[in-house]
Amino acid sequence: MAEIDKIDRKILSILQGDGRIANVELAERIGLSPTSVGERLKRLQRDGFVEGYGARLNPHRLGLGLLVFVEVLLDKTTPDVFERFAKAVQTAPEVLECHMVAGGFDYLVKARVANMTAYRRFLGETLLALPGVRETRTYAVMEEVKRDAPLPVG
Amino acid sequence: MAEIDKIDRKILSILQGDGRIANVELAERIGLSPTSVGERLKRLQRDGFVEGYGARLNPHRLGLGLLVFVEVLLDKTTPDVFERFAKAVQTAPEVLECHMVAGGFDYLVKARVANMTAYRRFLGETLLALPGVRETRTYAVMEEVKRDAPLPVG
DNA sequence: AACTGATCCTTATTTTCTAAGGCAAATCTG
DNA sequence: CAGATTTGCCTTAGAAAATAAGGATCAGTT
Repeated sequence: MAEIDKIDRKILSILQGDGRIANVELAERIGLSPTSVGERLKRLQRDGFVEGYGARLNPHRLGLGLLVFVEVLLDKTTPDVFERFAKAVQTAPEVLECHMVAGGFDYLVKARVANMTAYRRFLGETLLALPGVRETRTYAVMEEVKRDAPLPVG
Repeated sequence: MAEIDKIDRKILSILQGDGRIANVELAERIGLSPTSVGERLKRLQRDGFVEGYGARLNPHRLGLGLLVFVEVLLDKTTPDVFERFAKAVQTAPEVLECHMVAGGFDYLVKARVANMTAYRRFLGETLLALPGVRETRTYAVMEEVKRDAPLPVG
């Protein structure tokens, strides 16, 4: 059920780079018939290797020019801080990722906003408004050296 | 050329969530004919709003169970450190993202590896092997609270 | 008032997907 | 070890979707 061979990996790799490739062309590149590739892909989806497909949008083109990372420290004396913080983060559209980390702080938040003005608003009205947030450290991204690389499949 | 109306945003939003939706169904959801939606989409791609499509793979299913963030400080006395670091990062498959940030350190690296053993190897053989790397701070992710949320388009 | 460009439509052709059925090799089982 | 089952692949045919062509309408412009 969780077996995955070299052909499967190749399918995943190609699909990760071009999620809209026609099954016919994918089959050509793999060296199998379209039907076989289709069956493999169906299995890969059923078994949870492929979670979905999405268009990759250009954030700058959409007016989201500023990428920031925020380290968040919570006040552990407040009850339910973690649950409440996690829930609030889900509903904030600016937050693209949020991870609980081991180390000097509690959460690492990745967010995209239009500019510094928008960020100040987001920080004040969303992040700092949450109860239990003790401290935040903001790191504004000056240059995106590597962005959303594909997972190493092969 | 860079105009984008409400319909365009809806197209982008739907496509971001389901990049493989049939144009026919997309058109139904939008309320236009398939041809019109196709033309809009073509324009959105030509103008750089859509950069591509990709399958969303499950990293855990692929044996990449550990997500880490690494803060990297460079030794600015070494020449070309920034260029060399940036280039090395591109070729490392473990590195999913790398950003130059303003603040207490120089680069923030997001990487996925199988486990702590693999991470130690990556840290020693890839990151610390680079000339000019003065200090690194590793933050292992314990829980992924929010993962790869769609960009706020609407 | 005529032109231009943008946006949308319908229609017809080509391409792709999908489901059905079959073959052969590998694997399981008594 | 022989028979049965499963697995993975194939071809084929009908259904669905993408694409290209041609035309109508409307807003802004000369």
